[in-house]
Amino acid sequence: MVTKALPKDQPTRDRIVQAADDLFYRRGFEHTSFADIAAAVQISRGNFYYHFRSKDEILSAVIQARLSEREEMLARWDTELKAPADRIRRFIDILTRNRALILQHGCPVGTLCSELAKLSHAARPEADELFALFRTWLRRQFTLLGLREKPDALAMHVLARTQGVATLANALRDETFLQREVREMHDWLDALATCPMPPPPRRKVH
Amino acid sequence: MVTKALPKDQPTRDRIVQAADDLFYRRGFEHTSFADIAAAVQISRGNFYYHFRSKDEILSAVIQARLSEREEMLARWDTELKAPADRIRRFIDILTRNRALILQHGCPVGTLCSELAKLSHAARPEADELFALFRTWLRRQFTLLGLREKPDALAMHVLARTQGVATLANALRDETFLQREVREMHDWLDALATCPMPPPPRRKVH
DNA sequence: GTCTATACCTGGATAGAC
DNA sequence: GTCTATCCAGGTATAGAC
Repeated sequence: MVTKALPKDQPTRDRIVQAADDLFYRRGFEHTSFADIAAAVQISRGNFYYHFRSKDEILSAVIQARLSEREEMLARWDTELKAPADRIRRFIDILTRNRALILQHGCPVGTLCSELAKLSHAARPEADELFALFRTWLRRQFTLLGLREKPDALAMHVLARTQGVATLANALRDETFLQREVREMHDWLDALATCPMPPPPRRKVH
Repeated sequence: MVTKALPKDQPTRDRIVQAADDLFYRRGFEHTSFADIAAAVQISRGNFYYHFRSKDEILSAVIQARLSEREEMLARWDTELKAPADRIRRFIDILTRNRALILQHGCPVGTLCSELAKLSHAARPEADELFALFRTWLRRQFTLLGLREKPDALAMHVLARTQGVATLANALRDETFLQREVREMHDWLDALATCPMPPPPRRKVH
């Protein structure tokens, strides 16, 4: 979710993964060719196969890199922020912090998962772990908040709303909308955290 | 959003558009080749170019077809359902009605717009009209509901939530989640329609 | 209107020199 | 570790017969 530099004094393998990560995000996996990555890393196309056996192997490495990057981020938040409500707020604020990229390219997690689903790609389950990672972390925060009855539903709700905002903000390139929705999610969370009771009466199913 | 048959007694051009529509949805635009469409329509690859000058032209035709199909659907709802709240409910229920397809392939509108954004494809603005169509229609319903202050924000909110649910339900193939979120959107709408007042106090920005 | 044949290109992947 | 040269599959698009 962060724009990266490409320091030349890094192992070539890592530079390939970084460049691929960035290009897969901006142009999509399938639409990115070896020629594109090679140009970004400034190596020859043939050189790839010293580091990876196939394009799919690069994809795998990219997903793993994204996973560990997100894990570190969440761990950092856990130490920096003590109140679970603050941590959830920080999660929601990803939308604001990365709004420039999101407006241009959408959510890196959501768009990758959608693309791999259409491609029926073998790495799909790996990519879905990115969602699972956030889901588990959010669930823990809601549990800590005292909402023990349905922390998972709340986690999924937050994931879905942020996904929707990212998709729509990207399609319509509407930053105002993005900011407004972030505010509303904050309000929603405030109401939830202030009064840790199960929200308004649920209609019966049918 | 509806699975279509491929009646042989239809003009070939229309059959191409239908088959392409379906394949673009299930596999994505870029990942679908002429060979795939040709197999579905049972014509030869060369024959395409009698009906369309390029793949992009097929895409354009597919988007136009989707646009008019959705327009008709909304017009139908307008005559069938008199209460604007019922119309909005029907919109939300697209998720339930098409859940099988959505779980497998996501939202046809959202996934197409995301893909075209990554491809920097010329047809992107055309595809975005699909969102604009729903947005305008929803805005009108919210206005009719008596929520004249921010009908557009509400329309966008509904669009975003349905998008998010579709994306996440697709990634995690979670039908229970989809159904639960639909129920919560119904509850949300009920609260809104019952008390047509601007919702709870908004926090100040900063 | 539909077909076959084919041109042309791009993209992933391999071989082997340095 | 990196390069050049090359192969091959698959994709879009064209030409021209039927």
